Amino acid sequence: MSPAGSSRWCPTPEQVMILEEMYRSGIKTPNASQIQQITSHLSFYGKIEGKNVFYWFQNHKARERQKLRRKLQLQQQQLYHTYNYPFLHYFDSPASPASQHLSYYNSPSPFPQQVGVLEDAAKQQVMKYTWKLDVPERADIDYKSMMKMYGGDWLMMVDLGPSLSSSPCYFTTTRPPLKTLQLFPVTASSLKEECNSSSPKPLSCSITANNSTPPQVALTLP
Amino acid sequence: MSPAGSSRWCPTPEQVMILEEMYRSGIKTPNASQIQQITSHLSFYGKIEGKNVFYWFQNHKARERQKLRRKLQLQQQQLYHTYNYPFLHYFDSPASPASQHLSYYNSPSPFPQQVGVLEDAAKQQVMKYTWKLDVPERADIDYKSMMKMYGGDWLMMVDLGPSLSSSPCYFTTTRPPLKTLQLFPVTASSLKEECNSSSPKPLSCSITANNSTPPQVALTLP
DNA sequence: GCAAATTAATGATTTATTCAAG
DNA sequence: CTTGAATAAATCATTAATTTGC
Repeated sequence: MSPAGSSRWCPTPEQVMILEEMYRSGIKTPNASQIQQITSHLSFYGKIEGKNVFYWFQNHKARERQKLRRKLQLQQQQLYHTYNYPFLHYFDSPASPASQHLSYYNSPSPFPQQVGVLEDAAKQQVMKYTWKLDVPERADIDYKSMMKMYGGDWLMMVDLGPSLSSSPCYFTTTRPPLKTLQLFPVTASSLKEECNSSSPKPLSCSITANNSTPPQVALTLP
Repeated sequence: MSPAGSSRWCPTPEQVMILEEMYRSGIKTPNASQIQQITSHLSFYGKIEGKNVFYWFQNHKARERQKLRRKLQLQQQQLYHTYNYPFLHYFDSPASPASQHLSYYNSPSPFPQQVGVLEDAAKQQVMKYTWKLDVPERADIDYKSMMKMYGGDWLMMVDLGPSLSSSPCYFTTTRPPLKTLQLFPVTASSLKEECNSSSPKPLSCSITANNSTPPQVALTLP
């Protein structure tokens, strides 16, 4: 399905270039604001969404760490060999191991040795979670939300459509009453059936409660 | 900050009881719909939000697995000992190790041995990510969104306010134009400053580009 | 040259680990 | 010490490079 819709993001060279430059310049775990801005900017060079940027930084950071680890392992190995066989591996050992941690990519940065200075900066205070909504009439629609409690209410970001042009973002603290969910009481089996379509022994879990007594949870076989 | 707003959810005994019962009854990784319904139901017994339910199931599943692993390790250890010292550990070995995987909690379920049957159900297809938005006038507001591409548009769930009463949920595919974000061009330093407030060497990253030439990324020290 | 077959990169999920509040 | 919340590591899965045989 190459035309008109791939299953995963395929970054353009420009996008990769800019992302790498930003990473090198110190942005390791961008917050939502940064992601949003980066996304709108990169959308100029091709189809891109916020999650792509988010994932890119996640993966890039992780894989830089990985490379670093492997490099250090290798060095230790070499150290071992050098120690045990001092006349071997004399010319092909890395020149300045400690100072070239992050100079992997080929773009000639004006600050080749400054990279990684901000590595262990204060950790981002982001919290993430997800869920999947099955609207009764429309199965298998899932949503990912990004919210924060703010002054007692949930705020939420709207990012409609993959930003092909420079994408505007909207916020709201009001509720456009478009659709309501089916509410309780709901049995555990009706909840469960979305989870396991081929459950060997379907149970029915009914929960009855009122304000004064502890809730009664009853499991029954239909 | 105990009165009028704790920093983390404190589940009531009823809530825990119901959650455990649901877990036992087969709900291991509820989707958004289930989470929403569970949340609205449990909000009857106290303050609770969707993310609490989400996290609870995540942690509970992980820690059950952990317990299981440790138990199995222990058993193997015991097997080893039994094999090497056959007369020790004779009476205190577990009665029926294979059949009581998940009967840890103390609530007397009518189906004590049926638990865990649905353990390796089809994996949820949820995708999660987060970002944090800093609205210019109001620092440190972060949002968590839950979205999915659906027919070319992002759908999004709105969950306003911790559901103290049975909470209605709203969906929208339209854009209420309430607030716009600051857009590009943005320097990397302005992006970065939210990330590291005490960066030792602030860089300025300016990106210039047009449609025909490759983008120019320039880092400069202010 | 050019596809089918393999391999390497890397985008996207899931699982495990760690942090920190109470 | 328990456990809610957050982060990092491991894993899966798809796409691009590349090799290979014709």
